[in-house]
Amino acid sequence: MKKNKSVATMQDVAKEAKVSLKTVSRVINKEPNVSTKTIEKVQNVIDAIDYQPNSFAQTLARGKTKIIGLLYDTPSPNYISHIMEGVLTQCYKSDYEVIIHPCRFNELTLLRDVELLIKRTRLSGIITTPPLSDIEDLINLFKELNIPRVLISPGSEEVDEPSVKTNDREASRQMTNYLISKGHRRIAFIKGHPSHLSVNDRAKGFIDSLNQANIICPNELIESGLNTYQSGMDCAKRLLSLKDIPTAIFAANDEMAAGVIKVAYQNNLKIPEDLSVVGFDDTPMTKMISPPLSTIKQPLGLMGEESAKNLINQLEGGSEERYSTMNSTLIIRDSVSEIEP
Amino acid sequence: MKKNKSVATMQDVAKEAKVSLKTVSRVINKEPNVSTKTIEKVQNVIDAIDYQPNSFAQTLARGKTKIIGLLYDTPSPNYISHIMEGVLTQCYKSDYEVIIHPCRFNELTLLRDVELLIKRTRLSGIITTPPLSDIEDLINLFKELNIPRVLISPGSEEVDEPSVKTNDREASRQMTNYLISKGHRRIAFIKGHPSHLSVNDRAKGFIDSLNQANIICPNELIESGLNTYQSGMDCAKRLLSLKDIPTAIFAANDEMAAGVIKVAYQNNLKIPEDLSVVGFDDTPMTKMISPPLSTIKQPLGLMGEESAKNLINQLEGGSEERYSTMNSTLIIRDSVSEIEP
DNA sequence: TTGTAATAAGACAGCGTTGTCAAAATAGTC
DNA sequence: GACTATTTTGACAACGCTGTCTTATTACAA
Repeated sequence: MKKNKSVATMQDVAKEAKVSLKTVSRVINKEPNVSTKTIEKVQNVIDAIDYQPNSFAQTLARGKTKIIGLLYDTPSPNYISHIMEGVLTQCYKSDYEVIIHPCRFNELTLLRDVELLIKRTRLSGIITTPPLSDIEDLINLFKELNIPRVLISPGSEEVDEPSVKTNDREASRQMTNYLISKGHRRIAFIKGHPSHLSVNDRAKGFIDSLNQANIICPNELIESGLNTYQSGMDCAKRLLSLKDIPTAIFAANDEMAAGVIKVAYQNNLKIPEDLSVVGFDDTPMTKMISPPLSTIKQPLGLMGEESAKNLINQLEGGSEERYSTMNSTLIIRDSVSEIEP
Repeated sequence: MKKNKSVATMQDVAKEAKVSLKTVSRVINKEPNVSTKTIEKVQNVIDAIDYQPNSFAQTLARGKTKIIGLLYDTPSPNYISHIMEGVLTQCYKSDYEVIIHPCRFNELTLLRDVELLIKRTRLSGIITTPPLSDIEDLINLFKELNIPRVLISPGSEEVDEPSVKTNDREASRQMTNYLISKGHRRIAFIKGHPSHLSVNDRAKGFIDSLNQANIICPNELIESGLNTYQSGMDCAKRLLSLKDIPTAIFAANDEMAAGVIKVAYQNNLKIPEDLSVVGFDDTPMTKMISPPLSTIKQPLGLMGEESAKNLINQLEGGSEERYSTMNSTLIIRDSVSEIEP
């Protein structure tokens, strides 16, 4: 029985265009040394029969894949879906596939799991999101396997790895400056989860600003949360039971800021009149809570695109800069009031 | 120059185990008719050299892929990331890859775009999320290409396609019953985006309940939104400027419910004392707004798993049921008050 | 034992591309 | 027009696996 083909193959194109397989291959891959006449002839046939190269055969023959892995570990849906969107957009343009892989930060099997993923799917490059970007063992695994990678928002200030960062420290500083400009002097900060290093950079900007303004921040005003709504509430309870409560609270993410607002209301404080609150991330809910929360927005989609661009550039032997920093911006809404200091 | 192999191949295993290529293949694919002794021998070698089959070679030889496409169109980050999580989990177990593909509902190129995706990547099956699950042309394309598929939450009640639905109508009915049981009689409903058919099923459950309780719902109490916060506000403004305002508002999603709450506060109404509000979806923000919103939760992760299970079952020639309905559940928080009717 | 059926293992030809190297066609030079 | 140099094209063997068909081995009965 003759084969019952459903999709066109290179054979079909070659036969139809009366050229060799290799020539079709050349046209498809835009290799040099093909006469324009031939290119046109072949391209016409390709268009006519709607031929699409079989990427599996290509991969097998080439000996390397065009697949990028995006590793993440339970970040907020908002975060991952925007990063993903950016990565997909860029990869689509450059004709790469993306494999999204959820990891479990704490699992002992993380390393083995990732190693298997890489071997099994023959990933040609990897993008990591926090907190994975800070796991040294993981980075070392990549090094051992010699696999190109881009880390999104690694925490450590001087990683020697290709990475895409945001100027969160600076943005934090600006936000704090803003609070100070509104007359606030007694400002509390709620730090994020200790293993989310990048979130902790945000505290540094806060300190920077206070130092610059010669404001001393007593230890009691620095709380440490876990990035969750509940932990924000817990921290707020402690802060609001101080004998001298702060006039403003800066939480390292929006969830915790929402927790602060909740507790403030429970304590019959009005926001922003009695207490100013700001967050970080510009999650969608910040617009919907009352009052709308002033916060800081990372360009998540662009960060995803940039990571993919960076990685593909590495893979294709380009020589562009391997480190990039993108700008987070202040989003001012209604959760801060002006007070006389 | 001899080849500079980095990963083990089936050759290596065969040579080491002193068996033929085919036998190794049999062991890997758990084919019958291999003696336990041989299996063990081969498996030991596989483990020893950490051999992983090359999926591209497999795919090429088999003539079909083990890849599932997940199509979506800008749903909420929360929705897509949970569905995705479920799909990934299931596919990982069954050794399938997933390609996530964002679509643009309105683009003229949607059909061509999807067709190219399918041809290019040789997808063996597809999962769609709303509102894509309702695009007839798209479904027809799948039929033409004869590609197995599962639709998540298609709107039409009797689709003849494999699908995973939720009993949203019933859940809506229960929620409305709940409002009635709390003494509410003048209840408004805000419908969702007209092209999101499944969201509109939610209105039906509302009507069911009212009918059952012999409550007549005047047209003025049925508003039509666009699933967004802003549209929720717009609808609420109209509802709250009626001469006889409702005592409760049921919005077809949480964003719109949040908009209602916002406007209620602007109108100096207390929630739930002066106005009860409920939503749908149990997005994370429902816990963080004030008051915490009563809502309905779909088992998104499970829906994702179920879709993948369903699709893989089709692909592997299983004979399980191709339609499944999963239970959405009421989440009661603090946004509804008891009133005397 | 011998013969037969069932079971286990192997040989080999694809799958649809690309890389290598050789051959053919064209252009350029004197 | 003869001879190179250059550009363009093609033949053919991989790539690493699976499907088909054959052969070898074992089990079982007479």
